[in-house]
Amino acid sequence: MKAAPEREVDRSVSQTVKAQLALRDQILSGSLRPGERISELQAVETTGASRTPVRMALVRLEEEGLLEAIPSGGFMVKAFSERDISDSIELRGTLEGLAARFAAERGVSARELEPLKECLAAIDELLRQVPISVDAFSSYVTLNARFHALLTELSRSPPLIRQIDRASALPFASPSGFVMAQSALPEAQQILIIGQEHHRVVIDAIENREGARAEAVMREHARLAVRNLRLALRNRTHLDLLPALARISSAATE
Amino acid sequence: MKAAPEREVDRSVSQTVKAQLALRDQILSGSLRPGERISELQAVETTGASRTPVRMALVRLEEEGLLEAIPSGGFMVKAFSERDISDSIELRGTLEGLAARFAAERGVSARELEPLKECLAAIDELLRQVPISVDAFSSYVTLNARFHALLTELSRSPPLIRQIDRASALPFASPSGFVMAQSALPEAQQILIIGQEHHRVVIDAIENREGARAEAVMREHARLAVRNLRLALRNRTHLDLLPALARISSAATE
DNA sequence: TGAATACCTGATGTATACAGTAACTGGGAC
DNA sequence: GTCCCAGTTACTGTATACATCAGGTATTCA
Repeated sequence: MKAAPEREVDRSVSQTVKAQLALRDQILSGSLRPGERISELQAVETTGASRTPVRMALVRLEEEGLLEAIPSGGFMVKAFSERDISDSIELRGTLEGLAARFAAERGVSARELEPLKECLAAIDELLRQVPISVDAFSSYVTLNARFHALLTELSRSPPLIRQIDRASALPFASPSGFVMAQSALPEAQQILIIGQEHHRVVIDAIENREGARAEAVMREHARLAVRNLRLALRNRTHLDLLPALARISSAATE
Repeated sequence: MKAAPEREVDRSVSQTVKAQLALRDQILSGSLRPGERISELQAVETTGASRTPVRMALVRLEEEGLLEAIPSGGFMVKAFSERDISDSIELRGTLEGLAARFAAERGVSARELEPLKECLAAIDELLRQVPISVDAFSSYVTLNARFHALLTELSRSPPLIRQIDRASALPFASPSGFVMAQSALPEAQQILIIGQEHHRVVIDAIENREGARAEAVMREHARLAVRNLRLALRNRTHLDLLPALARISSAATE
C-alpha cells in the first residue's frame, strides 16, 4: 500500500505519456498555433522530457489527429475549419449509431443495461433543477461521457470501440465537447433536455431490439453537438473555455 | 535527373518506413504469431534498422491496429476473430456509406465524376470475359481499390477520408481484401458482377443527389466483402494468399 | 541594384550507451 | 514433491552523441 498516489506521477508515469499530455495541453490551450512547426528541442525544454520520449509523443499526437507530419520532416499543429469539426462530430455520431444498432441487433441483457439506466437516472436528477447550475453542467459532462462510453461498450465489438475512441479523441468531436462552452446560454437547458430524451430513446430501442431506431437516434444525437458547436462559435464570449476554438476561421466553412 | 530509382530505396526511404514495412510483412506473412511478444532486438536483426526506428515503427503499427501494447511494456501481435474482421468490414462500409452520402448531398460536378466513370468502364471491360482470368482478378483488385479511393475523395471531408484510410489499413478490412482469396471459386464471378452493380448504383445515386440511396448501397457493398470472408474461411484451400488468416479461429466467432 | 551561389546554422533522423524493472530460473525449505 | 524466494538475465524506457539535410543569410558578380 504505497502512499502519495498523487505526487507519484513524476515517477510512475512514463516520460512519453508526460510529454504527450504536456504537448496536448499546449496545443489545446493555444500556446502552439495551427500551422506552426513544433520544434523538438523547444518541446524538450517545455516538457522536461528528453528527445526520445518527445518524438514518441509527437508520433502519437499525429496519429491522434492533432498534429500533421511535414514532408521535409517534423510536425506542425493541424488547423481545423468549422466544417472539419462538424464532419468529425457527424462521423462520431455515425459510429455511435452503428454501436447502438449492434447492441440492439445482438441483444443486451438487463444486467448489462443496468449501469446505463443508472446513468440516465443521475442525469434526470441533474436536469430537475431549474435553472441548471454551473456545477450541474460540469457533472453533466462527466455523466454524459460515461453514458456514451457504456453505450459504446454495449456493441461488444472491439474494433468498433477502438474506432469510436479514436474519433472521440479530438476534443471538439467528443460527446460533450461543447456543453461547457454554451453553459451560459438560455438555449443550453433545452438542448440538454433534448439530449437526455435521445439517451432515453436509444435505451428503449436497444431493449426492444429496434436496430434502425437506435442507430437513427444516435445520429441525431450527435447533430445536437453540431448545434452546440454553432452556438459556441456564434457567441464567442465563452470561447475561453476551449481556447483552441478561437482560431477556427468561420470563413473556412465553405 | 538521378538514375536508379529502384535500388535507391535503401537511401531515400527512411529507416523507420523500412522497418515498418518489414515488420508488417512479417506479421501478415505469419512469421510473427498472434499473442507473441515482439522483441525489439530481434526486430533490429531482421529489419536491419536500429532500435530507434524500430520502436517508431512499432508505435505506428500499434496505431494501425496490427499490434497491441503490453501493459508491462513492449508490443504483441494482435489476434483477430472472424467476428472482429466482419465488424471491421461493416465499419468500413458504414464510413464509406457516409462518404457517399456526403458526396450526394453536397453535390459533385460532372468533371469530378469523370475518373469514377472511367474506372467503372474499365471494370466492365474486365468482367466481359468469361471465365475471368487470374490476371483479370488482379487487375480488378487494383481498379476496385482505385474506385473506392476516388469515391472516398468525393466526400471532400478530410476527417472522414482520414478515418476511412485507417479503417482500410487493416488488410482484411480493405475493399478488396478477400477478392483474390476466392478467385478460384465459382461464386467469385457472380460476386464481382454484383459488386460492380453496386458501383454503378452509387454513382447514379450521387449524380441524382440521392443521399440515403448512396449510403445504403455502399453499406450493402461492404457486406459483399463479409461474404467473401466467409467463403474464404470455409474453403481454406486458398488461405496461402493471406497467411495471417490461417490463424483465425472460427470457434471465436461467437 | 538584383539575383545567384556558397556557406553556415539549425533542425531532424539515426545509432548507441545506460539504468531500471519485470520475468524467468534455480535452489532451498516445508 | 511442491511452493516460495532470491538471484540473474534480458528486456524496455530513456538519454545523449553523431551525421545528414534543409533552409536561411550573406556575399559576390553581373
